[in-house]
Amino acid sequence: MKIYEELQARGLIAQVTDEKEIRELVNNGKATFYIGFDPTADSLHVGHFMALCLMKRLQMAGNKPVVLLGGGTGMIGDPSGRTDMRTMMTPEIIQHNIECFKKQMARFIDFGEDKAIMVNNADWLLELNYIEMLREVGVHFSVNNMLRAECYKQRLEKGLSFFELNYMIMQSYDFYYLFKNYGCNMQFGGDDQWSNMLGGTELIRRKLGKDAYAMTITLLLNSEGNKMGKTAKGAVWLDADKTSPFEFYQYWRNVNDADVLKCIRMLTFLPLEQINEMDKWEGSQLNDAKEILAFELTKLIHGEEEAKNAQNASHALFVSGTDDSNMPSTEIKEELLVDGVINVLDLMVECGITKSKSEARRVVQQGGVLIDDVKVDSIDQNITKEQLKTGVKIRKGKKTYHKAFIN
RNA sequence: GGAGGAGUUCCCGAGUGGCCAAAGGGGGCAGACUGUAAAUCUGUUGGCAGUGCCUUCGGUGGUUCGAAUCCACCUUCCUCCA
Repeated sequence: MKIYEELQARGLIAQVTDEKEIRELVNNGKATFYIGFDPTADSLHVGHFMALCLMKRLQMAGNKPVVLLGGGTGMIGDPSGRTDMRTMMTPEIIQHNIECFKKQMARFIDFGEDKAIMVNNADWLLELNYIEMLREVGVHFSVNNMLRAECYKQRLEKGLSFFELNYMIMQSYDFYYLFKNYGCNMQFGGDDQWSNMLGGTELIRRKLGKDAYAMTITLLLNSEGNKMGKTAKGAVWLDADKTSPFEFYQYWRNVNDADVLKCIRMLTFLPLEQINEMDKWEGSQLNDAKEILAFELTKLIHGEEEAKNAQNASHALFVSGTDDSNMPSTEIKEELLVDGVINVLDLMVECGITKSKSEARRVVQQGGVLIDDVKVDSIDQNITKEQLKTGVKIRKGKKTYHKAFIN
């Protein structure tokens, strides 16, 4: 099975401009393709990860990836599929985010000798001359067409500024620029990028009379139709400081039954034969599939050792309930103790398990807090210094564990 | 530039002088049931204390014994006209 067929089998391909040509180029390692990453935060997240995986797969098949960092487009912000305008970022933040992206990407993509290129569109976008740009590029865009794009639909109801409308033109210009200067003949991206990408192929055709191709990656949606990789607290980050390997592991460990196999197929590098076997699993057996998913992904992002740690911690907590070596922990300062003790509620707030004492009180009253596996039945309960010296295991609900200790 | 409408708690959204820490829904959290899943049911969802206080309805002032609610100015957004 060749790479294009494999991508298809994994369900990664959403839309393509010319299937025959793309298959031909990709399968024979003749593609130089780019994917753009706008520096919207100081860490990559799961959505980026999919794109990076795709890059890696294609790179392994002999194609040449171009990573495009959006130092210029980030100054605008892509309005596609959004209900509100993004907050404008200062150039300093953009630069900082780019640096963070670079570090994380180097883990996945081999940038060695002519194997991959990294560019920043700030290098050409920032020095564009407005009038020249309008005359050279602007003439080729029909506002009527742009507004018809599906991705602007929501924005046409709530308002879309001229500023943001230009994003599509910038992205199209990027493709044109890379085509001309780097021989980049293909662009990949999330499915929400489809219109922007078509803008690029169209521009290349009009200006140079040549064909370039675009392909989008299926958005990773759960069975309810929501984007995956988001929690109530925000995105699931790849940066260990923003989402710890344990949290990352747990996120995937807890995906819906209906979504496990899809995730394994789309996100992991496990061979398809093995995945097809797992497809037959049902009921509680899916729990094993979830473990595999969680382990494989944690391994890809944080390395094998961290993945093992996360898995051990998870087993310890949910299966045997003994080992607490990888539990998040907080050191309690001795000044916080009054008469050698600290109140449970204060302790929980101190550890960040709850946001306020009121919240802590509620959870305790609802019977959701255990200290060293013993249910706390009074909000007046105190923890002694002696207990803290050996370390206290606090459990809130089923999934939040925390260790508090004193030195 | 002109005319109208809107801004409420994490989100959506009710509330047009006291009964408002503010309906309802979503989401979150906890409990039951389970497989660390889903669905379902129950409780809870500003803060600090414990039956009272403090802060909150875009912002700043004002009217009033009392303001999310009335008035003035400012601000942001939306719709229509140019």
